[in-house]
Amino acid sequence: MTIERYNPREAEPRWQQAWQQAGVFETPADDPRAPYYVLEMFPYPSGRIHMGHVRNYTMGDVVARFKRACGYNVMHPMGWDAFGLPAENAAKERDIHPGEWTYANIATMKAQLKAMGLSLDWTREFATCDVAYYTQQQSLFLDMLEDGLAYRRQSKVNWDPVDETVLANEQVIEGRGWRSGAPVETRELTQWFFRITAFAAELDAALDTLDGWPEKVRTMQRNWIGKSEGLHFEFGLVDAPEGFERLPIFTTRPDTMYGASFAAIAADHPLARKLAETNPEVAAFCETCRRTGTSQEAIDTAEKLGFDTGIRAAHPTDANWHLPLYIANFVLMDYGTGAIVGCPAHDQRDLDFALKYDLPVHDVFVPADTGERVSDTAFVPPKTQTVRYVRWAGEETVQTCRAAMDASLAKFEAAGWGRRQTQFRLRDWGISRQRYWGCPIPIVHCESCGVVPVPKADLPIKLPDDVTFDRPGNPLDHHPTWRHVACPQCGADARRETDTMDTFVDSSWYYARFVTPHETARPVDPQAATRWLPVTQYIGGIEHAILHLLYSRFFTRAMSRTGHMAVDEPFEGLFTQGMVVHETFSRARDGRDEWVSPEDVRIEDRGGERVAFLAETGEEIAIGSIEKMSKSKKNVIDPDDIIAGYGADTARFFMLSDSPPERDVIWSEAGVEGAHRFVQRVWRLVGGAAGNLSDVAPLAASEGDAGEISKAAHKTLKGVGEDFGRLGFNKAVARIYELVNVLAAPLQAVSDGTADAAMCGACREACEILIQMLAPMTPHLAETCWHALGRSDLVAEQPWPVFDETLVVDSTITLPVQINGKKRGELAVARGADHSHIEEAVLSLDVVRAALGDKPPRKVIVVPERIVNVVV
RNA sequence: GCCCCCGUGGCGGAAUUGGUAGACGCGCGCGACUCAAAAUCGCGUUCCGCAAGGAGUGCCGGUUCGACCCCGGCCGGGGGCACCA
Repeated sequence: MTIERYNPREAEPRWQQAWQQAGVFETPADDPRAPYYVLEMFPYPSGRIHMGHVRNYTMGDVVARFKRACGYNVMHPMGWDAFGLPAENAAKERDIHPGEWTYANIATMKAQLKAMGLSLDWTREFATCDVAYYTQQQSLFLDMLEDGLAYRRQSKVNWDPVDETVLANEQVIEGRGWRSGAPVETRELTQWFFRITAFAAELDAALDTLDGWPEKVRTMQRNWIGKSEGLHFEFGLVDAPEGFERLPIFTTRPDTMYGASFAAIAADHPLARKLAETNPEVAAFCETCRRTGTSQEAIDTAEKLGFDTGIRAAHPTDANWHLPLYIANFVLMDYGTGAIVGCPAHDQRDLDFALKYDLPVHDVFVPADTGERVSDTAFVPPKTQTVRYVRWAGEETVQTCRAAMDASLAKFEAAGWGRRQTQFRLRDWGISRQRYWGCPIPIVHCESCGVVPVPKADLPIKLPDDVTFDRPGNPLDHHPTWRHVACPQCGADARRETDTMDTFVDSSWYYARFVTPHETARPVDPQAATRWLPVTQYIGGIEHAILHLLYSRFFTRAMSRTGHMAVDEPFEGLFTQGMVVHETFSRARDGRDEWVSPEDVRIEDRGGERVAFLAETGEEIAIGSIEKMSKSKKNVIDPDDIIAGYGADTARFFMLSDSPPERDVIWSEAGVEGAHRFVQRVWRLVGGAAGNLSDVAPLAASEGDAGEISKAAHKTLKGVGEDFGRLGFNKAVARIYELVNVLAAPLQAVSDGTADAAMCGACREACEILIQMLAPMTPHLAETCWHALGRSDLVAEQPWPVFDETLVVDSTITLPVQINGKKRGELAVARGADHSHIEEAVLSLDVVRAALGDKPPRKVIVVPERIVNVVV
């Protein structure tokens, strides 16, 4: 019997409509089943979806469909992270309003997502630029302000003096503005901050409870929060200006205090500012430091520079021991007290500085074995390693740094030279942005009343639509009327805050809003939010490991503290998926390399080597490195082309095959074709046999050929269920391939009418299992096959099948036999055979006898149901 | 510069987390079907070697009966670094 090819173009829209009509993916509020909240990081509406989105949303969809089948009340919403810089860039470049551009992109991308057949509850959709959403965000801001979690202070920004604009770090290229090319300056502005440091200790400690997160993400967050125990002390300053006689310092290495050779303060330290007032040289130096920019990377990689203030710092242990006091460009005002003590022997940065300024290097400890002294590489062993302390708070001793740090702290405290202190590296979160396309900060500045919060009754503060981008700077600032407003307190003329919020604020609570997306009276319904949160499984890119996830953890706490819900953590399970990358192609053009889109490239095989040609002209071009898909390198594959050509199921299946989901995946046309062949193969086999199976009752067999089929099906079912639970999609795919290989011949026999009743029953059951396992990954194909088997209901509504325990265990197992750790033979034994029986059988094997000769074995290691190793 | 991760055949990857390295897929080779091609099906495919056998998980060293897996040191690639999202 021949069968028509599976036609996804016809089948996919049909099933998508069927699901929608049945409302299978909508989450009822009053459902008694256990809730399961699956969420993928919502996209920025950049224009079109890319393969990274396809991968991310396919993974989430498999989880959602699988958990739904497992009996959970699944919530799987989608929305748009819609504020941000690109919309303003589009406005400038193409004279289109940011809102218009954004909503047009959303429409396009929504249609693309719909074509993927995702099991999303679209009734919950919103965009963060919707007035309804940012109104509630303004309300949250006011609550946080009232609670002391929002405040204003001075802080630095990158300033482009030519464009007269604040620049984002990514807009600063090698110290210059990306458009103007002018050297970037830093400016101090009064800006709004969220007091995330109020939760520093809690955010750190609670990491231990996040069992459902990858260890690497927890480690990154722990390092970012940077909790450290150390010594707080003060230097007495000699020849310092009045009021600066004491200099507070925090050091994490009290054990190295006797190796100090200088002290240094940040260019923004109050003392440095004081000195700059009267000393032009100091002022000039501080200005140089500020030009480095605001990014940590720029500060760390800049040449270490210092300026000797002439002031001397008296060591706390000995008032006569004076250290020079420098202003240094690598000291940060934001961390600790903005001042450090330098110990060159045991810190590379301090050593570089000491060598540059000819300062002494005192070894505090030396390697316990060699006793080697420091020359041009600082000696920084792990704190758990034992070393010989030669110059510290006690006798010469061999001990770990950890022990010496504890002992030093105790000694300093006892002597009254300082005290123990816990310090965090985490800084407060600056949220002010001098931009138009963001959530307005609901504040009014009044001459007489000062900073006045907008009363909640006056919300929302809407963005004005009539803005222009032909002038530099923030359009809200030079809008003719928007900023002028009466003071909510005294009624006098006042002006609005024109800064908008960092877009990270928008994405810090959207997961909570999805629970009750249409609430108008408040950000979230506290009871519903508390019931649905935390998100059961959150899926997104590893690039968000620190900022987005940490800000969300802070927001959950802030919202709980201000009474919006009672939730500790936003995301119970976290999965970070890898990127979709593609090879790049380029050709030389006018002496420069020009990127070529893969669509214009033809690949040929030349003696086993891949060679690329420009399809149109036949010109040979270069195959470049494999990189993250980006428009600038033209290595982008449009998902629409794949879906139009092969169907959504093929695209989905390919995204789940082969590469482990946490790792990057390389896009290749060959891989897509492989996935598509599989889709067709399943249809050919199941669809072909369906006619002879539609009247057969599914029945597992335990004996004979039919038994082999049922065993394979149930073993696969067990494995795939475990794989889906762990998001191990590539392994599930491999298992299903194996099962299909096993089913191929029997299904052909059913098709040919040569299969007996037992075989037909087993095949019918195996097909149903196969279809249900495929359903989360290739849902349209699954429905088509299901229907062909004579079922009139939807796979999407079927409960997950249960495997039969007796079919998944084998009665005999094959043990590999090693001699000295190398596999030399095999031994078939009954499951549960006892140790001595196995040992006896192994020793009588020919290979073992030959290896032993006439000597007895030194040792025989039997690992039950695993392996046997004979040591000779 | 700092923090985190990754490295296995021609390619994507698997290995029950210290127990048979290379499952499954792609590619390639051979064969079947076909007038022919496509599609499909079957067999083979880590490397060296005719073979017996030997080598082998980025490199060097260590622990162990046994190491892709644990430890130390290097090399290469990626992510993040607080205003890209």
